[in-house]
Amino acid sequence: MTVRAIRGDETAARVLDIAERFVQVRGFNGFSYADVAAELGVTKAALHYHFASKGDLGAALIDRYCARLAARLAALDAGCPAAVDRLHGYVGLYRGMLAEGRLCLCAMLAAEYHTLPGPMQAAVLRFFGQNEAWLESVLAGAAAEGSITLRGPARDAAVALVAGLEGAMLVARPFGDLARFEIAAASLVRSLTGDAFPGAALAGAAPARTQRP
Amino acid sequence: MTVRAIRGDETAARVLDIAERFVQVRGFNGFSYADVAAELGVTKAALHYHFASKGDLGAALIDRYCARLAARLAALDAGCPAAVDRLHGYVGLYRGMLAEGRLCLCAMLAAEYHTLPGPMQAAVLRFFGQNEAWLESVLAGAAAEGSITLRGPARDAAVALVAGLEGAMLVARPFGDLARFEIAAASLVRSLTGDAFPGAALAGAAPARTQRP
DNA sequence: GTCTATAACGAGATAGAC
DNA sequence: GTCTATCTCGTTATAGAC
Repeated sequence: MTVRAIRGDETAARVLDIAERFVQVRGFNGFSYADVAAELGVTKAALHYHFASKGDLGAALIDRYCARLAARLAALDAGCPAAVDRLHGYVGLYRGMLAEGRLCLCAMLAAEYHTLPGPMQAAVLRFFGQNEAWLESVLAGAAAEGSITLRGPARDAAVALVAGLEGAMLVARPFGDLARFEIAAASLVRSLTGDAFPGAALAGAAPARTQRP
Repeated sequence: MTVRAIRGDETAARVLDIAERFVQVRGFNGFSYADVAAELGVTKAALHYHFASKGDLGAALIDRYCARLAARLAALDAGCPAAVDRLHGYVGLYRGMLAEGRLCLCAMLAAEYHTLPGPMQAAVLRFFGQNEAWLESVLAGAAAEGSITLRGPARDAAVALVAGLEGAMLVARPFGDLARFEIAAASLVRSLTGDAFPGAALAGAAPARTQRP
């Protein structure tokens, strides 16, 4: 459980890249050091140099994942003047992962939560808190600008949206069907914006919004 | 991979009970025959008699889970005259599992999907189809009786609801906080019924509906 | 920083006695 | 139907050479 990692090391970063994909696709209990070593072309022992235990590797995985999320949320803050566009950009983050056949790292770890070492469990909870805190302020901002309608506390809407998006990925992925995600995500966003269903003949045309992963 | 199980066997049923809880709490890759054998007080070899391989055990687990679901949905059909009450009853099925610290069996297996043997994968997909088909007709019925408003196809609303509820359980469980589930579930149902947020001072008082696990 | 070698253990699964 | 005994393999992890 020694922490020898996280430093200006390029090999460690490649280990994290590979392990991250394994966790998002197969789960933390669904891959081994041998899998990572084979793909990286090194031995298992070499991996143990960078991450003494699998728990250390997992914790580093979550830390990096949270840091990357923070950067992406900051990019949305900087690039989207309207709060509602930040909201759509946020949905796009999830869509992009699913398009690669990946679950959200922490959604996977949430499923396996009770088998994880303590430090990983704590980090998973922090991840969701980080998401909800950011979303809460975005939703409050969107409500203030009049682009969405909140029927309760912004925090509650944030909690519901995170849960809904994670669930949409979870269920859509086995079907290999991105459209399933879109249906659920559109429904979630629509419950805030009140937009008509895309293509439905119920209300006026909704403004087409661009959104990329 | 021989199928020697599923018969009027009481031991097999106890094996399934124990294994089911392990899967819902720790995941299919998070427990072993040894775990089940220890809790049942038998040897691993005895388990292999009832379920030749772990994949056989897993497939039997899903089959029984789907059968039990069908019975519960039928009970809702029989016990709830109003479609909207069947909807609330359905939400209660999820709440009850989470209250026991369990994830939906097939939500867990959806996360681990890419590590599962083929027969289990197919069974997982059937489970979600079964849920969505039942919900679709309930939602269509509720729309017809005027207790909910659909902004698109009933099938889409069903897909979104299943995904949302599974996600609500997934995220709420690590926090050990049933209230997190309630927040997300209430938001999902509210997006159909249009009810005001409970206790919010935004619209007229919403009718208090009783809902039990 | 990466290697070989191996320890120490647990996994899923099988054979054959009772 | 359940047992003992065993097999084989994969797992995490460590020791020590290079």
